[in-house]
Amino acid sequence: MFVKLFQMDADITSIIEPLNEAQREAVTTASVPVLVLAGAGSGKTRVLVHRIAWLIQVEGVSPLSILAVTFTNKAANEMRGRIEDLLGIPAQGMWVGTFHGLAHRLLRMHWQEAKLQQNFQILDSQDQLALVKRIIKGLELDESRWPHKQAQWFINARKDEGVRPQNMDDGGDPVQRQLIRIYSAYHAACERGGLVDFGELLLRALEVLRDNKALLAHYRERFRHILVDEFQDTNTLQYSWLRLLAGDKIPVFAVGDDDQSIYGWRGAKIEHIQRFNKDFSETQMVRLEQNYRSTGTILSAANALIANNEGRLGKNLWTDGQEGELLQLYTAFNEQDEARFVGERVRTWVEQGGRRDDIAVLYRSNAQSRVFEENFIAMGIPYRVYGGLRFFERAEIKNALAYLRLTANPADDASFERVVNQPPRGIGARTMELVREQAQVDDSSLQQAAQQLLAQKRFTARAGNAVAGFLQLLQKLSEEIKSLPLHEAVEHINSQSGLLEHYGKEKGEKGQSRVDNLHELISAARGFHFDEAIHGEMSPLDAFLAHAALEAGEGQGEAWEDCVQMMTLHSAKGLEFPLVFLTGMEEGLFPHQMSLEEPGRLEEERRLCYVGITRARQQLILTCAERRRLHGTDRYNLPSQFVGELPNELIQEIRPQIPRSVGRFMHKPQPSHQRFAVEDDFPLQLGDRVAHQKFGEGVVTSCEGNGSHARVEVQFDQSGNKWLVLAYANLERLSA
DNA sequence: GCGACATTGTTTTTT
DNA sequence: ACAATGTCGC
Repeated sequence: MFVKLFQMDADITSIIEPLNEAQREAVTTASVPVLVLAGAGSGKTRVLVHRIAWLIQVEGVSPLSILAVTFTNKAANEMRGRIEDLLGIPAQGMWVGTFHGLAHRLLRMHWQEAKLQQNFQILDSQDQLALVKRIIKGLELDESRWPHKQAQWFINARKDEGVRPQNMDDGGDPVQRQLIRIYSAYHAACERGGLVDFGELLLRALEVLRDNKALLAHYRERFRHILVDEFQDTNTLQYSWLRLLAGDKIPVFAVGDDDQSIYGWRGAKIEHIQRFNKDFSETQMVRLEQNYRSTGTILSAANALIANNEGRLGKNLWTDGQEGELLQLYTAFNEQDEARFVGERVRTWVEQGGRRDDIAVLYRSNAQSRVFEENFIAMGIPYRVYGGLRFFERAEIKNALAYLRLTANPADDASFERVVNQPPRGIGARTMELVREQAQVDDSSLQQAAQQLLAQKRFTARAGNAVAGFLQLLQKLSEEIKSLPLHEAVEHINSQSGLLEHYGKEKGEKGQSRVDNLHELISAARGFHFDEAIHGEMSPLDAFLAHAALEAGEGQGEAWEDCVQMMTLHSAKGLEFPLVFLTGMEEGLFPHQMSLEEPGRLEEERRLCYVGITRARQQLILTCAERRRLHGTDRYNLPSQFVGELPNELIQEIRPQIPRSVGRFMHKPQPSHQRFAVEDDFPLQLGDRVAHQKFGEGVVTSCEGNGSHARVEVQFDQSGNKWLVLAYANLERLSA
């Protein structure tokens, strides 16, 4: 007894000691729902990990009855690793994973209850888009009137709301009616092909628990504690799933930061944080406000900026560390100059003994990276760009996987379409049209339809041969790889499908890198670990295919060289760097034009800026350009209103030495502590609606010059984009 | 079926 | 500007 108590004490110490007061409070609360408002850099992952350790080692909770959910695989892996480090044992049997990963696991275990095919395959968003496109074609809708992207967005939004096509009403709206038709046909195609998209994983997982009382009871019995990371990012479906699973007995431990909610545009609802206290009873709220990352100056700037948002739960970051250096602001002439400035600062940093991978160059949109890249290359500065195409999303990889999927599930029409003529084997549009038609008539898979047509000799001789060849190939492949270990199966597919040979013939570096990637796929298969706990009774092949869809892999290979890190603000969330460049701080770019139009969006942009600022540990440098070439035309942007919202005394301005260029800017009304005096009183503002005698109505999208040289760019509703000289154009202003 | 031209769309990204 | 599609003629 004594020994046991002593041991327990030791465990408690290691769990509790490294924590501050607030963290400790969160980690040790009794089993009630807890909402931890964790500011940037306040040790949120640490709190989650220590909470789990606390539950297991102090409260004696079995690891088997803990469910921990994150959004990204990276976060899930990190959490798992840190739990194992802290506990010193493998986190066996613990359900730690992403919403999608856990939903997938649930559906594989209960595919019958979920009314799925046992060998269902996962569609990633690319696959989904391709399928939607085909559905629209199949319904003989005009593709220009029914953009596939919009239809995809519609379908995903409905799934997020948990709405099925059969429960929808068009309310007499013809547009709605067609969209429902598309959704409906898409859904039917998925059902027949055994295909499940990302939204479907979540929705099915919700439905299967909701509609099976016994199953729900089982899981409520099993999971006694649920922990959620990045709670502000949950969408409606994810939140409903959590609530359903938690019922009113199981305490949810949610960690999030309303100020870092930056995914509203893809369905995340910040309101879930606010609803937490209403939806769960006897909740406890803990704020983590002590920041262990940034200097006092950086935190003051962040606090001042985010104070401009309304309806916050409220939080003020503080540190007991150094005040640190001032923020710096460089107003460049143009984007070239901006890149040059950043390059020089990188050089200085390195000369002073700093590491390049301690530096991040952040920007609002990916297109901005190019100028920086070109400049870094010219200056001989190694860099790494995050984001972009990921390994399992590459065309050659998806093609090889499609062959594999067809051997696993012959009904997978999405994969059939993908590789039927890849490499080219003489099966063209005409032939496929016939096959699709037949499939529709028979309500069968494309492969079956092709078989059918072949048997009935309904192809022309040439097409028939080609189709027969393809079907035989598929047949042969699925038989041959049955007995092979996974990586040999991949190797076999690569060579026998003709893909390898095909890409080998492709000229230039592109072909070579595709061949390399196909070889890399074999290594990925060899390195893939089948985990019985996760994959259950799936075949290794199915498990690998699911893994490929759910974990798209890295964008670029591992960088061994010490290089500058470049990424969008969105992908920087969760990371930290001693030196951060926040670039392109211009109105229209950041906040982005698209977000300026709807009111709620601006606050999200501000949160994005807040995220950017709080990435910096020691020094933060802001840059903007007076003139920027975007989509082929020069724009004269004002500095971002967010720069104006930062306290003057925290900023040191570094101005170009040469006199300013001729362009004068337009302005929007800015907060009172606006730091940029705008002297002219231009009669029009960005966003104004105007009418022109010849061109009709439009919106002012940019302005330059002043007096008699003043020009505005107007995006006309009918007549496109035009630059007009105000003195002659005789524009009529319609609204502010 | 393939290469040459035209058209289009350009915020953010995970799963 | 520019890349990534889509269309058209051979």
